[in-house]
Amino acid sequence: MITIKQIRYALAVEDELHFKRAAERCNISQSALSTAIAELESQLGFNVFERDNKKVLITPLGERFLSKAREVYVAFSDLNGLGSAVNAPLSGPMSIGMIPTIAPYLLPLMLPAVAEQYPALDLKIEEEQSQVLVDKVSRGDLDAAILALPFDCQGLLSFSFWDEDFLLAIPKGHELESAGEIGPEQLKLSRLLLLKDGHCLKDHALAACKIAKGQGFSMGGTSLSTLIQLVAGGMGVTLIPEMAKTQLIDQQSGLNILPLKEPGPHRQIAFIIRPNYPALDNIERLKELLKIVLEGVGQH
Amino acid sequence: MITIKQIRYALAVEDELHFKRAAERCNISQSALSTAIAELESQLGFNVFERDNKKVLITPLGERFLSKAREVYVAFSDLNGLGSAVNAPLSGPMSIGMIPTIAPYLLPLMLPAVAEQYPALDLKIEEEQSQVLVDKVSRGDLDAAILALPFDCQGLLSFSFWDEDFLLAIPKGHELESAGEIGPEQLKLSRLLLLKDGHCLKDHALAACKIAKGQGFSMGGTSLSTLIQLVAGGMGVTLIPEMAKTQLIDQQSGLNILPLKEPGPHRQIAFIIRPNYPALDNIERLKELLKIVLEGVGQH
DNA sequence: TAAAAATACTCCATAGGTATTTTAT
DNA sequence: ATAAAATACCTATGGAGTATTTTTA
Repeated sequence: MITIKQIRYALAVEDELHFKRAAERCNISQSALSTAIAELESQLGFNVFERDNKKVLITPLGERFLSKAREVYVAFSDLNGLGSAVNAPLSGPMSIGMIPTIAPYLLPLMLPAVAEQYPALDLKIEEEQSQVLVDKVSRGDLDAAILALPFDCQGLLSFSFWDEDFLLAIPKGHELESAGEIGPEQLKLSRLLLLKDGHCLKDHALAACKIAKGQGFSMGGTSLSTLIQLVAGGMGVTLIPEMAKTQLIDQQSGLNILPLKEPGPHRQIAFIIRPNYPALDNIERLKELLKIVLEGVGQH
Repeated sequence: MITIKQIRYALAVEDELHFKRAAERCNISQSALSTAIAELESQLGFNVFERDNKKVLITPLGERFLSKAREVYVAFSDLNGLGSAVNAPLSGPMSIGMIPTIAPYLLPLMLPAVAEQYPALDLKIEEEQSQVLVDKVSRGDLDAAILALPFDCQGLLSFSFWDEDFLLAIPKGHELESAGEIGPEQLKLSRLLLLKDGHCLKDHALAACKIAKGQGFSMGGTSLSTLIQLVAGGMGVTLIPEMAKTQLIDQQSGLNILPLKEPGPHRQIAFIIRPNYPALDNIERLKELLKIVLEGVGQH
């Protein structure tokens, strides 16, 4: 019979591909880890790792074992969380991921409100692109994440809690200033600047403008802040989410922010969590809190 | 940190609702079980069971915990099976469920072939209705089951490996004998005898005859053997699966078995397993074996 | 020869057993 | 009074540490 401990150790070795570092991460000695892995392998009847003094590789069977094992381990850990979740709601450590086109605009609204209402909650925020967030939540590296739908969340649950428009950012004096209602047609004819591949905002903007992927509109901006500087410098126009409006205007005065023709482009802001995440209640409350702070500033 | 052992013990208590019996099932003393459960509850911070000297109840929170815990435990056990599965394919214990309208007809074909080809395989067969089989496979009480589709298998995987027609069984001298091609219309006008509720054969037959559920055609037979006696006794007609034909004719000579108008009613015979079941390979081989023995007798 | 994993050995934490007590019907 | 769970106490297994050896690039 293998044990959860052995699984935890094996997963650490998989992550580190190095026994000493894996042992440190597990807070045990290298020797204890070695024997534990050896014992695991003898119980399984096959080698999970192929190792010599220089490298650690994962065997094909090991791969199969580890992927199942990780699922089991994450589900087991969530089960463990159930106790603390019901006993001390909205307290203790909680790690939340956010995409780069949400984090800088949502955090200044969210963090003070959380600090005030849930002082016992020890939030850890990570900024990553949507796909990374989905993986990290699945792996149990994050408790939850906030991203923009539509996005393929695989087996995860998503709860969308906010719907926001995209606005058009153009340099002052740009011809579109006096164009009246601006729709996809006008955007197609403008030089539309977008974030690099991997940022969902790019995909959402393209979809909104009814432009097929891969038409080469991307200018490789890696943040909205940068993008807005390019716009102000007259290199083109871009779409920004509503929540970014005030911050970006403050940052750069050479801009005009215009609404788009209804029904304009939208995105849904949503939480994603594992189906077994124990502290669902925490997510519910955070959702409510976020709705309130967003309503407080938005024009909804 | 709770442990898998604690989970195993808690699940035993849930099943038995009795500490002494649960302890026996786990091969430990009552005292060891009591302390383990107490420790588990203290780690969770809430009581899973409410107990006095006469009864053991499950608390609402306990219910929540146990249902997640069972999922984790089953997945964990399957992970354990991975070792033996890859090292010794088609050997060791394996429990398979079958529905009552398959078991008596498939077993005489299957068991000799399995005994010959896979002598190391220690098969344990259980006969239950489809829904029970789905539950037992999900709970890990069974490795796999063989039933007839369509049926809602919830989260389980199904692999259908055989497609068979239903045949019409009528008493000798019945008016349908000379009716030529027999379709749903004729069946609707006959006195159609069916198995009790819960037998999927009933649902499949009704669907095949395009008769809505709950139209009261059921006569409450609990086995095809019984049903066939009723038919022979002139109480009506019934549909039987092809694989039952020879056995039922041998058993009762006062019958006529007729084909139905094409495209007549069908059912798919399928294996169901948990998504994480480790010995998928075993299932594949059994599927192949079953296809061969069924082809050997059928008119396919 | 040097970096990393495996081994030898010792120790202690804890899971489990036996015997007994408590509890509630 | 009795059946069942909780508790007290003891034992032994095995997980983990330190120190050392083996391995091979």
